[in-house]
Order: sequence, then structure tokens, then C-alpha cells
Amino acid sequence: MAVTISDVAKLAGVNSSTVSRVINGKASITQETKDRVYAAMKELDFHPNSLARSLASGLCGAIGVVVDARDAEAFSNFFFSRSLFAIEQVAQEKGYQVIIANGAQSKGRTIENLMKERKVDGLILPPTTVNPSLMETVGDFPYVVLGTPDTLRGVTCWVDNNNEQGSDLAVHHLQEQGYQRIAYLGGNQKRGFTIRRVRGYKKAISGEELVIPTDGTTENAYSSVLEILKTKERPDAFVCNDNMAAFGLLKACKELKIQIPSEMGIVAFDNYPLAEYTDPPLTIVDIDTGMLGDQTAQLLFRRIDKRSGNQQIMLSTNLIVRESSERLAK
Amino acid sequence: MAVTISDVAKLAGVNSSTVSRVINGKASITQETKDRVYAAMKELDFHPNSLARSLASGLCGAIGVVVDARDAEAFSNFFFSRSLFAIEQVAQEKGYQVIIANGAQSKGRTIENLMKERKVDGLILPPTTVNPSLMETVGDFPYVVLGTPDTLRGVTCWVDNNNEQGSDLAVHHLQEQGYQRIAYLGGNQKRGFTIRRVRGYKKAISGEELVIPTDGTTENAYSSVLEILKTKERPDAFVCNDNMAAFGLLKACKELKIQIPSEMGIVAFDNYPLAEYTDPPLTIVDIDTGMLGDQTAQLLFRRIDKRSGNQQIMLSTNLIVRESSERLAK
DNA sequence: CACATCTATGCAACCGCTTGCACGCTTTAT
DNA sequence: ATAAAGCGTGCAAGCGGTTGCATAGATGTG
Repeated sequence: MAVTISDVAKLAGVNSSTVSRVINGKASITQETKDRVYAAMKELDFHPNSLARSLASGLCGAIGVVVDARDAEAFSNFFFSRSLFAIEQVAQEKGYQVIIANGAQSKGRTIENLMKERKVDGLILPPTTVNPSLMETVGDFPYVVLGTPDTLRGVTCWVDNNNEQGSDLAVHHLQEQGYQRIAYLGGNQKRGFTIRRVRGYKKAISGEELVIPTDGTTENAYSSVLEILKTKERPDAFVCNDNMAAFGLLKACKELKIQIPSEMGIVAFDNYPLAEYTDPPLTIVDIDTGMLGDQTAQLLFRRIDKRSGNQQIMLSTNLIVRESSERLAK
Repeated sequence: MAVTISDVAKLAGVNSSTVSRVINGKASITQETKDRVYAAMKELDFHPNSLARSLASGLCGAIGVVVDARDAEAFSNFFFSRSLFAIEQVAQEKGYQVIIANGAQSKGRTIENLMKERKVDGLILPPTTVNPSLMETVGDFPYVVLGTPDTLRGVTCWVDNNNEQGSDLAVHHLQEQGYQRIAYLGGNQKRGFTIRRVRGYKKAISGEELVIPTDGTTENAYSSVLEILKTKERPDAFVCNDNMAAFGLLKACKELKIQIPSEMGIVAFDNYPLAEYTDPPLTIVDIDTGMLGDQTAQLLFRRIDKRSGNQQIMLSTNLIVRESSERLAK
């Protein structure tokens, strides 16, 4: 049916093992033989069966990217998809396939199957799913966690952006702009990255601290912040856990006719495509999602290649200053 | 090294073929034998090697989702990632893996390799890559185009939302609200979906038509529309090709102090997460991306199962009415 | 009771490629 | 001249399953 390696061998007048060696650039082969083999491959439009190849060689030629999403929203969160782009790019360069799998509510089954059924040579895991028991089944299988794992027990390898540093950046910037009472808005306080951002905020802040958690929606941020903004001693600046929170805050300020940035400074995490088109444009703690994906994939391949590379990589965040926090003329 | 089917067979005291049949629920096997085999599998923590399985059975157990993205932005476009979620879900139910691959600037190589190297049993293709020569190499390999292909020659199977109908919905709604001079804003006029949306707009419109293309950015929409809004006979409503265009328009209106919705009605395609938090919230032609992905995957599996199912599925869009177009009290 | 039929399982070939080993032929060293 | 080393290639045994065919025992039939 399909063209096989022995068809090529026959046509080229050599043994199939020779064809295999030519394809894989293995042993020393005469240029002349190579030419004949290549010619035969071209003539027959030969494509090696990757399954047979993998079975024989023991390498699957694929990596798995596991997501932990209960709904489309989480899945399409822009953090994930941006990184995915970079991951795919690295994989493509290495000749690897990328398999994505939603591991939500499978209790590690997804991950276990991917590994044990030999579907992938390595895994990129979400920080939410790693737990000691999972890590035990993962063992020394090559993996990298994309984000700082919620539980560190047994986890030795991850790539993340430095959330504490991000908050630090935001707070210092606001302080430089003369804001005094800086609060923190938004985020599920159970999620690791939120905890770290809040920690960074608390460390950086000099005055009184105020943290207002939300459920992640714009609406909730809006209503949570409304009453507080009406008080006399209200904060004069916010670090927002994400763009949703910032949107809720913007809405509340507008309603209460609080001027931004003169009466209120805002910095938010994550550079959403629309963040620069709000009114006023938002100052952002930018996470280089591309670099994040790239580094994660690179590290994974290092581990696949030589079962080493237990390391944690931390990427710095960047401040993009826009109107929402620029009180002082430059 | 790894546990194989014959290890299980040995422990259960049967032949490996029996184990295989138990796993696949094939022939009639005594309940007692089944039990012994299952027990052995459990005891040894046996996971069948999917590569060997695929090689022997001729099915790869994976489908490929090809994207055509030059940058992370396009890749993470929310249309794609939302549909991907649904696709993965369907695949998971069928026990299939999802491979994603960026086919940009590979001239069909990506697609060809996925097929011919037996990496996938079926393909979901982006409308931009299909062209007659590609379709020839695809042949009767199971595929579904997600979106209406730019070239129809040789393409027999796709799933798309009805863009014409979407524009129709938008225009009629605006007319009902009493808007008179309805224009169309945004979109690359070379992209198929834009063309169809514009076509729908032109068909639905009764008065004079006005189409203002953009390069897809908010900025460009803003600047493109600014001058026109200053004219006396300016449009009193816009159908926007996407959220970016709508944002640009909002900004321009704000600057010129044009009241929405009293002096200007706005309807935009695509229900971005932030679309309901603009000021005022945007009326949206909503595309059910989840359903789109679901139907695409379902159709693909129908084709994989029985090499049939040459069909085109068109999904209706939905209007979500919000303030930006609600001039008349209900 | 002999023979046809069915059921449960074993046997072995095969899926298409990789790779350790062997072998014959050159080339180099002694 | 002869042994040692090196090079290019073939042979065949896997990799870990699936599956058509064979077979032995159980069941049914006249």
C-alpha cells in the first residue's frame, strides 16, 4: 500500500538497512550509494512511517503540553496560547510534534497515559496539577512545569516569570510617581501566582497594605472596589492582578468621576491586546509569554536529550508605562 | 524494561494474543480469563505501547490541527484557541490525541508530513492553506476545513459560521433601532470571512453603502474613521468586523463627543471577554466557537470512521444586544 | 454415537523501521 | 608479505503489539 523502506531499497539496489542509515545519517555510506537512495526515495515519494520508526528507535518524537482547563475560557487564556506558539516553534525546529491534552478532572490519568503509553518523550505540565503523588509516577521522566508549582515537594524543574519582582516593579513605579496609598486588587488568593504577586506587593509597600481579592471577573472587581473608593481614605493607586480587575476598577473610577492618573494610579499585570486602548491606556507589568514558552521547551529538550537539567528558570517581567500611572510629566 | 503484553500474558497464564483481545474487547473470551488478564494487567501496571499498537493496527489514534500563524498573536487568536478546546474534548472522548502544528510558510509540507508519515488519522485545516495543489496531495485523506476555504476548488468538507447571516443580523438590528446610514468598518478585504461579512452587509443594507477597510489594528480603525466622523453626512451606525475595529471606533467617538447609542450605533463581530465592559458595552454578533470546534471534530471523526461525510456545515451566529446599539427603550 | 458447529484460545506472521554483528574488501603498519 | 585496522554494506533479530488461521474441547443434531 504505502511505500516502505524496502521498496526504496529494492529500487536503489541496496539493503533496507542501508536506506535506514542514509535517512538517519548514521554510518559511513558512499556518496554514490546515498545518491542512488535519495533518487529512489524521491521517485517513489517515500515518507518513513513515523510509528515504525518510533517503535524501533524507542523515541516518539513528540512532546505533550498538558493544560488544566475546565472551560474554554481557561483553555484559551492568552497566557497559555501565546506560550504554546513558542513551544510549537521550538518543537518544530527539533522535528518534534506537539500534543496538547486537557488534564482537567482526570487526576493525573492524562499525564500517566501520555507517558506510559509512549505517546510523548517529555511533558510540559501546568503548575496546578503537580502534586507529590503525581511526581512519583512521573519519576525521572523528562518534564518541565510551566509556572511555579503550587506544591514544591518532589518538583525539581520549572520555568516561570518572576511574579514577586513584577509586583515590586509596579509598586516602585507607583511610588516614584508619588502615589502614597497603594492597594492590590484581584485574584484568587489560592492560586500560586497570585500569592507570589501579593507577596511581592507586601514586601515592596512601605505604608499600610490593602489586598482586595476577587473571583477573577471584571464585574466582581468593579463591585468589590466600589465601596472602598467612596471612603475618604481611599487608596490612590492599585496594582491589579490582571486585566479584568483593571477593567472593573476603571469602570468604578469612571462612575465615581475619579480622575486617572491624577487622582488614581493603575498598574496591571498582563499585556492584553486591548490594554493599550482603554481610557486611559493601562500601565502594564508585561510577561514575555513567548520567552516563557521558548525557555520551557528548550529546557525540556535538554532534559530529553540527556536526562539532566533539573533547574528552575525565572524570567524577569517588564514594565510598560502608559497613561494610567503617569502622573508626573517627564 | 517496560511491561509488555507478553509479561501480562505470562502472569495470567495465557497467550499474548488473548491479552490483546481482552484489551480490545474483540473475540469471545471467558469471563474467567478476562478476570485473570485484568488482574495481571493491574498487578504489573501494564500500559499498552501505543506506537506498537498503531503500527500493527494501522490507526494512529491522533488527529492534527493545523494553524497558519506567523506570530503569536494570530496563534493565540481567541477564535482558534476556543475551538481547540472543543476539538480536544471530542478527541478525548474518542480516545484520540490532538497534535497541533503550525503550517505557516511550510507550503503544505507540514500537512503532507502529518499525513504521509502516519502521524495522524485526520486533519483539521485552516481555510487559508487549502489550495488545489494541496487538496490533490490530501486526496481522500480525512480532513475538515475549519472555516470556509478561500479557494473552493477541490475542497469538499468544511464547517463555518454563517458570516453573511451575521452581518444581516447586525444590519437588521440597527435598522430596527432606527439607524439610517449604516457603514461597515474593518477587516482585511482579502480574507474570506471578511469578504463574506461585507457581502452580507451589502445585501442587507438598503441605503448607500460604505465600507472602510483597516489593517486589523485598533489604531488603524481609529484613524481611518476619524475624518469620516467629522463630516456632516457621517454614518449613524457601524457594523465592525471585529473588536479591534470597534475599540478604535469607540475611541474616535469619545474624542469627538459623539454619543453612543443616541447618535451612533455599534455592532461588532466576536464576543471578546472584554466586549461587555467597554463604555458602553458592545452589541455583538456572537460566534459559537465551542460549537464550531465540536462540529468540526465530530465531522472529522465521521470521515475517519467511514471515509464519507463530504459535507459543509454552516452554523448560525447570534446577536447579543447591549447598550452600544440600543437606542429604543424596550 | 458419529459428525457438524461453535467457542475459547494458541500459533505465528506481520506492521515498517532500527541496529548489533558479521563479512568482505581496502588501506595501513610491521 | 602478513596481520591489523577501517570502511561500506548485508543479515536478521528485535521493537510490542494485532489478527487470520488452526485447533481442541464443548455443544448440538439426527
